[in-house]
Amino acid sequence: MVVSELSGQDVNRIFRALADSTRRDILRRTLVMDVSVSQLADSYLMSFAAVQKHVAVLEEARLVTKEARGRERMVRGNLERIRQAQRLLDRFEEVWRARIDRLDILLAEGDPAPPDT
Amino acid sequence: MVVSELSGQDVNRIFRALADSTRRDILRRTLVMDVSVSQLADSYLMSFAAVQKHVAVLEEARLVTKEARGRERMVRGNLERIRQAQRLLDRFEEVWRARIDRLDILLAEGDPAPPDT
DNA sequence: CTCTGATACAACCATTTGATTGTACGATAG
DNA sequence: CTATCGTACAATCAAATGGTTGTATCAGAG
Repeated sequence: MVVSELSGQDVNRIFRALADSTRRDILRRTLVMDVSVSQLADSYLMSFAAVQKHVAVLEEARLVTKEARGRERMVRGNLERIRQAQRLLDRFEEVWRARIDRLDILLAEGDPAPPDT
Repeated sequence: MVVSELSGQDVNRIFRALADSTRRDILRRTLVMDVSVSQLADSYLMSFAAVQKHVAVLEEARLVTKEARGRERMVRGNLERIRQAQRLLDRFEEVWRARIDRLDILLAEGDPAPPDT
C-alpha cells in the first residue's frame, strides 16, 4: 500500500495546503507539540477565524488532526501524511529514472561495432 | 547550500504548482522527454492557451524550463527543483524528530528517583 | 514572398481563496 | 448560575486561479 490510494483530488489538497507559509508554520508547530486553535491564533497577526480556516485546510488535506480536549481543540501534525507527500515526489524521481533506464538500455544494446565501420 | 535559499514565496509557488493534476502530468511528461508546448496541448482537452498557462506556472516555480528550438518551445522538467521540494518535506520530518529528541532528553535527564518518593 | 504552424499575450469571466466581522453555542471558572 | 473562553459557522469582500476567445508575432514550408 503505497500512495496509490490517493485520488488526484487528495494530492491536490495536500500540495495546496502546503502552498501557504502560515499553514506550513502551523504544521511545523503542531508536529512539535499539540497546540489549541486559539494558541495558534495568538501566534499570528490575522484573526482567529482566519487561523481556524487555515487549520481546516490542513485538516481536509489530513496533514493535521483535531482532538477535543475540554473546550479546546488540540491540533496535531500528521507526519504520516507528510511521508505520503514525500512518496509522491519520489514518484517523479522514478519517472525520471525510468527515462534514464531506457537510455541505458539503448546504450547497453547498442551495436557493438563502432558507428563509422 | 540546502534549501535555505528559497524564500517563502518560492516555496509557495513550488507547492502551488504541484497542486494541480494537469500540471503534475505535464511535469511527468517533461521529465521523460522534451516536449513542445503544442505537443503538450494536444494531450489535454483544454485550450492551447490554458496549457500554456499551466506551463507558465510550472516555469515560475522553476519546476520546468523552456528552450527555444526553431519555432517551438521545448519544455523540460527540472528534477533538481523536485529534489528541493523533497528536502523541504524532509525538514518537517526533522522538526518532528527534534521533538522526539527533546523527549529523549527529558527521559534521559529525568529524576532517577521515582516521583512518589 | 506568402501561408501556416507555434507561441505569446490581453481581455474577459466564473469560481475559489484568504481574509474580515458578526453571531451562536458548548464547556469551564468563579 | 452566570460570565467568559474557545470554537464553529455564516455572510461578505478583494484578489488570485483556471479557463475561454481573440489578436499579434515570429519562424519555417512551399
